[in-house]
Amino acid sequence: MITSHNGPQPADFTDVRATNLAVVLRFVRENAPCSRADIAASTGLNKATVSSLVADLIDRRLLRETGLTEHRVGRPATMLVLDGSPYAAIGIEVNVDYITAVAVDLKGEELLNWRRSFPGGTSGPGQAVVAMAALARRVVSRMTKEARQVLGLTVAVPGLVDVDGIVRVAPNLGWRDADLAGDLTKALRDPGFPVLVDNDANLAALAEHRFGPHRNAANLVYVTGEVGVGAGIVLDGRLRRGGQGYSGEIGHLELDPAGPVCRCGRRGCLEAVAGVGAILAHTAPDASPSDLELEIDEVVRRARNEDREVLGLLENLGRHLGRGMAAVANLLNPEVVILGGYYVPLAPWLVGCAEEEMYGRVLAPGGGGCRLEVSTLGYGAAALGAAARVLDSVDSGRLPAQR
Amino acid sequence: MITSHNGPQPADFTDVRATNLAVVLRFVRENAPCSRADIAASTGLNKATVSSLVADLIDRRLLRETGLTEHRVGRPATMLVLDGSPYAAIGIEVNVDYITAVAVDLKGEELLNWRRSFPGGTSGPGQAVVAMAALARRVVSRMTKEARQVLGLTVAVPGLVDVDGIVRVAPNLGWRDADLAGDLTKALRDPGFPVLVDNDANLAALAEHRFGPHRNAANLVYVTGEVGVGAGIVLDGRLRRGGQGYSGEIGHLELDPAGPVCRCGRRGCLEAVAGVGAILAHTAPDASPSDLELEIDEVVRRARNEDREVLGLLENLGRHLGRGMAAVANLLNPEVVILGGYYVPLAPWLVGCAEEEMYGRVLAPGGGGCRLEVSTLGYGAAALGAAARVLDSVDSGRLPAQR
DNA sequence: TTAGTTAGTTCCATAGCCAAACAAATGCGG
DNA sequence: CCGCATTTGTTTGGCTATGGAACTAACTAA
Repeated sequence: MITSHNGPQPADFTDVRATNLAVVLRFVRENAPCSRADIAASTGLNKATVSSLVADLIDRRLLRETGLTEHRVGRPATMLVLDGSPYAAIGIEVNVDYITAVAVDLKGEELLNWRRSFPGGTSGPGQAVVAMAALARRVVSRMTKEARQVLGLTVAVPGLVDVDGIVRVAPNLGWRDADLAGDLTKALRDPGFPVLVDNDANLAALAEHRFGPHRNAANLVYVTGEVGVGAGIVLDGRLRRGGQGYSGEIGHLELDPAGPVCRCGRRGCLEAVAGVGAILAHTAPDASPSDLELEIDEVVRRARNEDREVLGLLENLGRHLGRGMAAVANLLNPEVVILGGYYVPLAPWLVGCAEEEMYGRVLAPGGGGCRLEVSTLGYGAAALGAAARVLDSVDSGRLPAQR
Repeated sequence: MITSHNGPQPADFTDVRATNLAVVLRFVRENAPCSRADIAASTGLNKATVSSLVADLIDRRLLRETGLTEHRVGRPATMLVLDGSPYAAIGIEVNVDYITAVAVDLKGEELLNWRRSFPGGTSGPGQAVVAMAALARRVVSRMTKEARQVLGLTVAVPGLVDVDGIVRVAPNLGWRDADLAGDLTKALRDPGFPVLVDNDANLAALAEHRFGPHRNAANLVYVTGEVGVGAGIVLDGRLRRGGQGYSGEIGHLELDPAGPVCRCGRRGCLEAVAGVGAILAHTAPDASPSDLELEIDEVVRRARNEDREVLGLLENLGRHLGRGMAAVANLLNPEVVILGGYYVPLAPWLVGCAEEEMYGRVLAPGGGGCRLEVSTLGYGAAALGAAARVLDSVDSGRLPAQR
């Protein structure tokens, strides 16, 4: 059945066309190279219809014909692949001390990945907007030079972003109520493509859903392991943002009213007992936020050397994390919970005990089929997801205009 | 945009038609009585299209023309209303000691509501199936006598029900791995309508989403307050069941590792500190499950008389409940969390402190717009939701065949 | 060379939407 | 009482896009 996913909106032929174009596009992405006949056979669309759809997609340069198959009985098939070359999607991740920009083509191939250090945390998003606009302009001009059309730009922000793209609170950046999308659009002066803003965990979840090894899971939760802990929730194949866009705020899930004090003032929050800060508070109490990566490296080194203290801390963290993930698994029953951020390098010492705690607490038989996995996308997951969000709108049928 | 909600399924004209029929049907339900012109103006569909759709729906006896409007400039409009009369949807709720069956028409008007006490908890679902089949047959024959076609039957079960409708675990009933839907279909011998099974909290959430005062909220969570505590989750307008159908298992959310022992063996589960059992353990430690309602009445009486002990217990329960709901609100950011079951009579003494705790813990500004409300649908919410589930499939375009 | 097989296109019928013209039924102003 | 404006709902024609069937294309195998 076809269902408009938000409310009852009437459908007409353009919707049918858009849906079917999206079906073909997705099929080719997931099964390239493939022939028109393959598409028809697998999707159930008529051969004639597929031909028409493919012609349309080739016209828009979203697909490309490659060689023929040979050495088979029957007429050789002309194979189709995604044509990455004429388009690009841009994702930008803002953080306390740096900005990352990535550009990907339709396949998700990374075209560039630029990081720029950035003295943030000063006074509202003004400087960040200037810096992002400058970086974005350079990315756009590079893409233009490569004869690519930019389909859109999305910014990943570590904080609460509402459904309209307003950054309500970004504690680490010190922002409140910032209309980042609007400001950035203005700074780019009629960029000719949509500029969106979303939460970093949401976008990382999107990246996993699109590019990760669990991309066929319709239900997954991505958990960021930074100083703060947040989650992005994909259910039934789509990001679920909640009523106002604030879903996934898992960091202050209260695990233990007698636990250590959290920066939010309460005790025993997930963030306080299972955020990476819980370890660094012991191993490097005076580290500045910008040294985080180095400090984590140090923790990994000590864990490798079987440093008792660090191993104990990690096990403790893993157990708390597992308890938090049990709450997620019980409430949402996703196929997989993916640990990201600094949990990735620490995973060898975390996942075992976290899983143990989690499975011990999940009520559903067999843990509800929920696995605990480690992200393979690395630190750039949010930026990649930001770009993926642009591709998502293409995927759902909003194709770029014909050439 | 049209989006197939699970995976990329191709669309054709029948899908457009089904979508638009559903749009008109929903519009009339929510705006009856209304004219064809109203529908066209509000939905954006063409007048001609609306006429055709309405004719189709009248043919299928889902709509009916009532009188004309008068005393207005212009041609009087023929008003349309849902034609409840020729159809019925049946919902059945199984519980430890009784079975409830309700039948509703398309409008959700209750046609009958039968409760039958039932000595459950014996040995698997065999007896229950016999009892349900007997009850269902009586309901069906009554509906047939009223010249109604039964569109479907859904059973609400307090337990884990997987996506295929298999009851995996129903602790209070003592069932495991029961193919209730299959058994009941067999017992009814080719009933001519679909028989489905789902979790009671899920179905109650559906009832709230369709009939409750917050029916326009696209994101809501329903929490059952029985001995066990479970949740049904509606996000972006649809029930979200998770990967295997086990979402909403909130009862063993661990609120306090030092709390009282839960029947699951761990400590401080939501169910143990905020289930109604947490009160009855003090006020009526020897009560049998079947006396639950009476015992709760007694608690209400004592609370009304400002019994110190009971008021203290209720406040304590409310605070714990608020902490649990904070977790839900932070993770999902619904517009509303609806308390059901025995929380309803206890609400006057619970909601205040629960809200206080919840809002103190929700990170999003303004609590993310998440309110804590009390169900108005009463104990029959699950059965009503079971019937609503049948109506949902009509709503999403699977209309009954033409007469 | 011929038969068999698979790929993709062309042609036509059909479904169902929209726009516009039209018919129907009313109130209102002169 | 009569035209006129107003609103409703139907009819007609045009358009888009799907599906089915026939057809062309290009290859392998014997």
